[in-house]
Amino acid sequence: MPEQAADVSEQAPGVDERAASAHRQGPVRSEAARVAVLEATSKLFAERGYERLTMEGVAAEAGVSKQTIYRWWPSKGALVSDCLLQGQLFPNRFTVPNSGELRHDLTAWLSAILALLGQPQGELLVRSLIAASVENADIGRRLHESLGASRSLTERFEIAIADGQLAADARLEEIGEAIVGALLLRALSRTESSDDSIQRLLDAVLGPAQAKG
Amino acid sequence: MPEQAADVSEQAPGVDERAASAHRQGPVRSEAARVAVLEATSKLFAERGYERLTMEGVAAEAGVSKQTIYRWWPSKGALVSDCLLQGQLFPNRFTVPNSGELRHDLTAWLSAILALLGQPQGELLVRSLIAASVENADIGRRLHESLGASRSLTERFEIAIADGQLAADARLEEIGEAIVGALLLRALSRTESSDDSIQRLLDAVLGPAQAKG
Amino acid sequence: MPEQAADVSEQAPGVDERAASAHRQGPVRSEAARVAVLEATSKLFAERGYERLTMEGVAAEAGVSKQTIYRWWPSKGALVSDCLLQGQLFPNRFTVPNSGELRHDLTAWLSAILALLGQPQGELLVRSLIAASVENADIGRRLHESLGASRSLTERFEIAIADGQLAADARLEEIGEAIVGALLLRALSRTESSDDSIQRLLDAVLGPAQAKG
Amino acid sequence: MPEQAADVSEQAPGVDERAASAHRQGPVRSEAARVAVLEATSKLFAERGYERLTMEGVAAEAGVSKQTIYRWWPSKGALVSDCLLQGQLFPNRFTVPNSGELRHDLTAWLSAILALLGQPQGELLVRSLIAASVENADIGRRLHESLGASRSLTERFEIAIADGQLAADARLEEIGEAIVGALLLRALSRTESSDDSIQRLLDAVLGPAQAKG
DNA sequence: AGCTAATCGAGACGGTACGTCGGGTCTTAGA
DNA sequence: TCTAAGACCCGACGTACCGTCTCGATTAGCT
Repeated sequence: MPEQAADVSEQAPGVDERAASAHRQGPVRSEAARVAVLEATSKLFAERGYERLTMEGVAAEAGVSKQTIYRWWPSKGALVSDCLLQGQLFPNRFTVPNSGELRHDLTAWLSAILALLGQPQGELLVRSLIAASVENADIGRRLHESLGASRSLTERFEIAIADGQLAADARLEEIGEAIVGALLLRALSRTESSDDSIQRLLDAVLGPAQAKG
Repeated sequence: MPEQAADVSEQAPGVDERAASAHRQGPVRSEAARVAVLEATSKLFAERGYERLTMEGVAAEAGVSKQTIYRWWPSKGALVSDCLLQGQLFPNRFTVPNSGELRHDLTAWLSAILALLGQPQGELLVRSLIAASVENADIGRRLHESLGASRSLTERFEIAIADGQLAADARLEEIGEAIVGALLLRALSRTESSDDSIQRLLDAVLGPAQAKG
Repeated sequence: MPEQAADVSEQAPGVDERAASAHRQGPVRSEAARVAVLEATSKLFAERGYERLTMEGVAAEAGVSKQTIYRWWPSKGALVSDCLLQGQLFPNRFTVPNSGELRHDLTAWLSAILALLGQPQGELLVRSLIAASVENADIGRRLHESLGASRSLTERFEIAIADGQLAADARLEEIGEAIVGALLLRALSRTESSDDSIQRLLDAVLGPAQAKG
Repeated sequence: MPEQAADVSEQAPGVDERAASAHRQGPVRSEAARVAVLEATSKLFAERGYERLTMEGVAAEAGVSKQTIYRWWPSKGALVSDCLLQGQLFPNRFTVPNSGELRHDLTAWLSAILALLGQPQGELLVRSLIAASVENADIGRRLHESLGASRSLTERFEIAIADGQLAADARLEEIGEAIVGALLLRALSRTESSDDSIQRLLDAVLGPAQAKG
């Protein structure tokens, strides 16, 4: 991935740094190996979750030696984090639609997330991401950015303010955190989120649904 | 877990079941061992977190054999979960004060939680609980109960409704989840919660602070 | 091997020490595992030699976990040494025959040793023992005892002195060392020992063959 | 080893072969690199012994790439063997002095060898050479030549025969082998050779010291 | 001067084995 | 019958070297 490497300032481990580095003798990092490792990680993460993902499994799946993994990623957390950054584990950001009606859009957005959480491997994925966040600060930060404080969500809120559907002084970031945080809490406690409970959650953070008939 | 566990519906693993059981031959479960295990677990959990807590460490610290632990608790997760239930890891419920002013009381309550999160070992503790929740559904459920959906919080909300400080149709449970979920998300991403951000969070779920001035 | 353990003073690692130890709770070392490990070691040593013998191979062959090996033997050298002591690698002592004629007996004895050295796996065995001796002092000592300074050889010399076939002040131990050392040197340099060269070696240490015709 | 090695019968790997080669384009083997590798090998061999000598260590110490080593020497054994041949590891041959009295000269010669064996790093050196001989036939052969069957020793014996100090039919080569072999055997078993034991060894192979008083 | 071919350093690569750690099960002896 | 002690199998960890390979830079003879 030569092209986008340059414009990303905070590079995760495992990201190609050739462009930035001065000329150096010798062979260059094998792109094939890098990609194979990331793909193997994604695959095994999806299959087994974070805890049961093993470096040896990744190495075997990728057809790569363990040492090659450890050469570029210092730990399992860093590897998974890098995978996440590349959008290989998790849709990089769920885009919030814009139909003109905020509440409707948020419901659609949450439904998409819940559709993921609803399937067994989706729940595993999310819980695994949480586990990974616990071990690795980077992953946590990215999870936060991908969901709670995502640009997509904030932008939708800004439109809503312009529309008058949201108060001008609404706490955009905190509303996002509250919604996503509640979902995470439910994921942790294996509490299912029914459609009703989603509506109630939106009631809580947006105020009660108005003019419902 | 021994045979008499089956007929006891609500008991967590590790809870002393002597009272419930009928007459039986042989020595009875050693209370000293049970307590020693729980205390050792608390201590080591606080020191090292969930991941780096080892059953061997617990056994050694408690002066107990590993088998004695496994006889009564089926797994590490169950042991930690039990500890949590006993309130040995985590203040069982942060009681929400009642001064008459809801927002003030929630601020105080959140401050208490944040005081815990602020110290380094408090953060470790919370993240470890999250990690434990990932592995063990019971722990997740209890974490949920202790915090988001805690009786203490709900009761305080009910008082607020009676007082007129909260709308009668407010989504009590969801408000709690939203608040705690947001904190959890921040804990995962190592984002500090300033006093300001707490206020903004309360703004988001309770509506903006009224008549401030 | 309970019976002979008691009378061996200098116990090697891996030797059963139950008799000597005080009463202790808990399970006792698994005899089956011990034997399986030693047999696997012998087999693999014979097949692959010392250098290419691996602990993982031994564990797999013995159907034992690596940890069980490391629990009882601190290193590969110690394990092989123990095997040697048990006579599992190498006939514990080549007994020197006694036909009345010393030179004839020594020739027979050397022939037996050379027969072993002559076959490819015999050479490997001996060179591997040498390699093992380099790494592990115990093995060296036992190799020395089994061959150069072996009781069997010394006893045969003593008979020869009584018979008048050897001078009363002959340096028994050194003669043994000289013979075995010469063989060793040849093994190291891959020099074959012809029958002739054996005779010349005996000439060198016993004096020239008398009255040959 | 490059292609022109085939036509050179006696050359060891790593020996400079420029003179023998035909016209060829491109740069020629770097003498500096060759010398640096050999010196690094000597140094590390002395410090750590054969087993713990690593090619990577040699490359680093010599300031040379691994490939440069492997280009010229096919294996660790070959490299060490070459070092030995150059007399960099081991005095190429301990010359046997000639004072007119054979036994006296051999004692002096053995003392020199024992002086080396007596010091800890000398023992390591010898044991390492033995280990290297096990792995590499060339090294074994050279060890044999340098010591047991050394020209210097045989020549001294021939003088002794001329002097009448040794029987005309004495087995010169075997006597050398016996002496040196006994020393090796002792080195392997970590048995110290006292002055006395040296004399007894000479008694064994030369016949008892005559007219000692 | 340019071309060609082999050198050199650096070091990435797939492997194998190391020795350690921890999980959860099983066995024994004593209370 | 329960307990403490701890041996057992299993699987994963992260490290060390192996010997091969691939680069870019350099160098020396040949055209």
